[in-house]
Amino acid sequence: MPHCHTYLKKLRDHGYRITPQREMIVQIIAHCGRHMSAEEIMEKVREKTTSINIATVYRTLDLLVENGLASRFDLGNGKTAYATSEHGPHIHLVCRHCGSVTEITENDISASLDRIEDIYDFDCRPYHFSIHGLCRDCRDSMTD
Amino acid sequence: MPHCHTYLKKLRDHGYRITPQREMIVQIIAHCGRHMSAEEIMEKVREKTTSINIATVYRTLDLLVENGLASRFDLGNGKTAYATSEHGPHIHLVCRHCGSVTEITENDISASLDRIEDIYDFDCRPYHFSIHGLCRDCRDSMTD
DNA sequence: TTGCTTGTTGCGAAGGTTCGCATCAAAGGA
DNA sequence: TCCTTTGATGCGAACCTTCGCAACAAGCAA
Repeated sequence: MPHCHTYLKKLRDHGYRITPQREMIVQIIAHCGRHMSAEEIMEKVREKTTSINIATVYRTLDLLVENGLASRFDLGNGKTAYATSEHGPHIHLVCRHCGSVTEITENDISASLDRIEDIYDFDCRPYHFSIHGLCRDCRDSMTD
Repeated sequence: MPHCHTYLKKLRDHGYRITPQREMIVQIIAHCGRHMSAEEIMEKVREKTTSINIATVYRTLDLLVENGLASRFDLGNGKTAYATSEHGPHIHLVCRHCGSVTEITENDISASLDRIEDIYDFDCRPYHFSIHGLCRDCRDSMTD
């Protein structure tokens, strides 16, 4: 469920100004159920107005990430994607050899995150991160 | 302790050719006890020869990462750094608000990594990854 | 040692992201 | 409503990284 207003309210509460550009960007990434690149987001905004610039898109996305309203994904090969936090917390296992991505569930790592929150007083949630390593196929195919 | 020969041997064993450029790059990142940017590595190589190009540095670093001989770190603000695997496995807690970085130890997450290796047959080690979240100071200073 | 095959390099261009700065406009107060 | 303050935008330049391609050279076999 998209909550544009919640997002915008949070931004305002944090002292940021609500501009038409920010409204449109938030609307788009909140309604789109998947992750999107900055370029894609700009094109969507362009369908509504010409008054948008790629630098503004990046700046707004940074803002959302900084405030925990969106997450940034490094898709490898130099691409980055963004999604609202509603996309749900998860972890990607990325094979450093073939680039394959496996999504794992919260349960698999929940205990460790609890531990990190306790010991370091660091708020990990909601989280999105990648663990790089070797998938079974690549490990098997390497003589090492 | 640097093991240039071990690294080069591994590359050769994997079917890659050993060129002067690759030798020098491996030597530099193996002997330097910290992480370095591609630009820094190129400057170091330049002290020995002019026959080096930034694209080659990037390609060699990709190769090392792909084969588990080095790790890539996203330092935020668009910078990337590299270090050999000897730099040791670790995890960074990166505050998405102030950018502060806390390094945590293997113990804190070891159990979860074991679990991931068991269930998904995915080789996480040696590992370097970042968990983004909110440090205590930033959490306290946010009204939310 | 010589020649061949094919992976590697350097170069320039292109792609993606960030930055600096002048202009603009959101938000709040008078 | 109008004015003021100051954060946000658009633009162009700069920066970092990747890509395509022609020339080069590592490694192997003879």
